[in-house]
Amino acid sequence: MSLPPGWKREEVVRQSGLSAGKTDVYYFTPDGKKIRSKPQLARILGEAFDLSAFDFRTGRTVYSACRKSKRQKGSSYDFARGVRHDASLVLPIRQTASIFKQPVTVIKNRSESKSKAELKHGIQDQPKQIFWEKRLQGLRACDSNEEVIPSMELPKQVQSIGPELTTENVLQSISAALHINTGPVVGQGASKQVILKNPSINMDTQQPHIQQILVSSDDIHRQEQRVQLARQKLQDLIQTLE
Amino acid sequence: MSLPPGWKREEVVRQSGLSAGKTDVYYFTPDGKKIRSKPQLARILGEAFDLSAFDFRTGRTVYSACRKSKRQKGSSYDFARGVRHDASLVLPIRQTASIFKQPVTVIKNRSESKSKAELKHGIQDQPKQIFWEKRLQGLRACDSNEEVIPSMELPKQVQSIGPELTTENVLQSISAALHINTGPVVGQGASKQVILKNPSINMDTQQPHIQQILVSSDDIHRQEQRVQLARQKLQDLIQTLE
DNA sequence: CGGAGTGTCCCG
DNA sequence: CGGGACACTCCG
Repeated sequence: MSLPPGWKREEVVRQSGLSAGKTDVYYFTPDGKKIRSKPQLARILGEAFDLSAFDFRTGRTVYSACRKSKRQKGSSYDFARGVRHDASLVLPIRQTASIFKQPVTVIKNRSESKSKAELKHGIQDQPKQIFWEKRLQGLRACDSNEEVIPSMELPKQVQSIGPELTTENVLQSISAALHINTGPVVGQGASKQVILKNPSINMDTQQPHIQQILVSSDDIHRQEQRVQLARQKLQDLIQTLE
Repeated sequence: MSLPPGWKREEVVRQSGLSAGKTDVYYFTPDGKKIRSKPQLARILGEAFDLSAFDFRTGRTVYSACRKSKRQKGSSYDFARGVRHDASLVLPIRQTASIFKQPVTVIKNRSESKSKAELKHGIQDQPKQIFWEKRLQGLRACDSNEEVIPSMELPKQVQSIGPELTTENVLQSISAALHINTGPVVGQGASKQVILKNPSINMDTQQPHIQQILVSSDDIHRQEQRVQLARQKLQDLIQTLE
């Protein structure tokens, strides 16, 4: 168990009195400020951090194991429960017992050179669950009036790879890849059968859960024409308005 | 999350009163008895079960995340802490977040027939950690006078396979295998190099962490002679005593 | 380290 | 479901 860089955790055993033997836990921020309680920690970290799963005493986060709220006064906690995690802008991460980085077994199935290359460009500090999008199934984005914002449709060529992924899941997968990847986003190289047989090994976790699409020069042409058509319409419209 | 066969878990929401909205959790034993609290559960299961990591409310066990004792009166809990787990007669099990069976990815590396056969005879309800014996390193058995009971020595032919296993580790591994296995205990079939390269795949978890030993008819002969010699000595001794 | 405040547990 | 008996948290 390690803390974010610069932070320290101290455990002090009480030496005497009625509570002898009990321990007090303190944290120290990178600039040396002493933190004595969870509320204090929350005040310092600000709203952006969700500490509901963080156990101040042990220094670890536990997902969905200890329920315990201590939400100031307004007992509206039950209402917001389960939403808070999804509300954060972080991708869902593996649900094991440590907040911090954990070693993961690398299984080599392919030629050595390939797996090394993958490792090199692909280091993420938060390992994703393989089909993390499924955790978002059933949730819809709303605008401020609580109207559900309709989702997009995908061209038929875009074929998903994975266990019953919805259109939204595929979109989530693609947009996350576009957001995170430094390299090109091209979809899965391996065949659907191979991937579904053993996703944890054969899935390329850097790529969205779609089959690679062949883009022909015809496709590019059609798209160019569409763009030109749209521009033309816009121009016409602007002229009519002036 | 599922319960052991025959057990049921029920969650009842309080409908009215000051505590409206709170829930009560009940368990039902296979014979239908209703369990209303953790102490009651402990009384029914008896000493052999270590419930210290079991969260009655959620029905899950969490290892080393929630500390919480509620140990009747004698507050000697701090003293016993950390010992309790090792003291139970259960093999160390994987330290992930559920007491009950979890799906595990099966990686097929060998011919299909072999891995199927392995699965068939090898189903354990508690998956062992691969080198679970290492958790016992540094612990020695004592007699009631707190004298350390000396360990055995192993014949040189018995070669361990694993990361720096002590003689005790090897003995633990062998005796656990003899205790648990229904079939013959023969040691690891794969070569030491192959196993150490990727233990989680190549280790036979049904077998102790030793290389397979070839027992020649010479060995058997020698052993027979040793037994006869011992019997002879015993007979002689008894005759001298009479 | 004490102790008020607050939460949970367990059983009637 | 209420409520006494804890246990833990947080701050002086």
